[in-house]
Amino acid sequence: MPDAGSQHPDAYSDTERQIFDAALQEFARKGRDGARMQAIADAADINKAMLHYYFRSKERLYDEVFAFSMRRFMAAFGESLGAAPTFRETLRVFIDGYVDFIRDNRAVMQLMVSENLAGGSALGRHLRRMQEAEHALPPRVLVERIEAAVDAGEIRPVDPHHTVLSVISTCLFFFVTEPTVRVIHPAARADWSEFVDARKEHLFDLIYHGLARP
Amino acid sequence: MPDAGSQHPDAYSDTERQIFDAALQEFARKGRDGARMQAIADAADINKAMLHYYFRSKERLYDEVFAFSMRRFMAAFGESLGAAPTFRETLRVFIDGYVDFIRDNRAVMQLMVSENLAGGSALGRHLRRMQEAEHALPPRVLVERIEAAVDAGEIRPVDPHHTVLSVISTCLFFFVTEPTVRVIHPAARADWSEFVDARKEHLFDLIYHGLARP
DNA sequence: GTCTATATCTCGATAGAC
DNA sequence: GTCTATCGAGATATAGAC
Repeated sequence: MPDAGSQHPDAYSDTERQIFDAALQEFARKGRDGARMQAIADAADINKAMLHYYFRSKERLYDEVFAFSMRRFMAAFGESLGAAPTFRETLRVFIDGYVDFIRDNRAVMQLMVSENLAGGSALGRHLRRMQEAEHALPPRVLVERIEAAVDAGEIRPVDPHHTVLSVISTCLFFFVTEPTVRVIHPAARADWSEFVDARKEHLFDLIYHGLARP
Repeated sequence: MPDAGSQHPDAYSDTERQIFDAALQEFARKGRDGARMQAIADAADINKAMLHYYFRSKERLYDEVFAFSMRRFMAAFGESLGAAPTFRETLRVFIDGYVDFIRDNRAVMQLMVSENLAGGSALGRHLRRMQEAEHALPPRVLVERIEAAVDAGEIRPVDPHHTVLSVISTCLFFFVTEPTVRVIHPAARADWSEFVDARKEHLFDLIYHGLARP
């Protein structure tokens, strides 16, 4: 049984879930300090007093939202990795799954980015705790798949750590800068969801050819 | 001669420059609303009254910092594109120049990202104004180089817009998430600047192979 | 659990002496 | 131009009736 300080929102009441969702959006957009409790209360359709009744303080609310979002974000990484026979298939499945997760949970990723902009002190604490508990972070699994593919001669000899970082970059960055992409890219403005699907195809094509043996 | 509302910080006094630099760092880290005038004053080594003496209000200060940063950010894109004879060289020079610019101006990029997280209303306004004034944004130039390389048969037939977005993603994202990268990636923690150089090599290798004809 | 009213504090901004 | 002191708005947080 998890301790009280790190419960999954599944254990929340309806009201708590409403607050949590509203807080996630607000913190993701405005950051830890820029977020306003009034804005969260409005979005959750309750008043400010109720916020404090359920979550005591802004700091506790942020900690709760951040800790859960971080676990979700890391878990999604592992969940996007299926058990495909070839590396080609592994890459395909990972890009599809990971991009889909971000499309459905954009605020979670925004919150991670926001923490990085602010210096990542809370982030570093959580990451190190996860490293100690599990001896490695989820990206490690993709690193190992790449190493295996290199050893098997399926792809060129590339640095697996740099490669994983590049895959993550291309899967996430266009969500981070969605407002800019919408202005610059006509197709994105016309139909975002269709654009995301097209992007999955492009990313797989670009990265697979980037790794494949000539 | 530029109008008074959009001057380059080169026209600033020493004090104004100190304030500008401090404000850029603070806005980049905490965002428009999360930033604190007191923190900016402290970093600029002056008191709050002087801030308002020079920049009237937080809003005006932000507008000044944002408008200048955006122009710089866009200009860097064009400046990173040399006049190399082959696409291979073009890509090499661009990645080097663009990554170097971000390494030296991380806060500028952070501010752009921060605006995107917040919804990008100021960003959209500026982008559209630039589009109207020059009929196209700087990324357009790289798009054209890719189109030309495709037509010349130098690279595979790829979507140039998606490709440019992927190049930008890989060049910027690891700076955005620098605190995370430093925790996860041992080489980055040991020597960041060396890591950045290694990353330039990796990116060129990955993307060039991703585009090259088999 | 929910709401109104209010306490307390922080922040942006200004007044006014120098 | 620079600084101290302070105002007033707006933010977090709480008290207390229901």
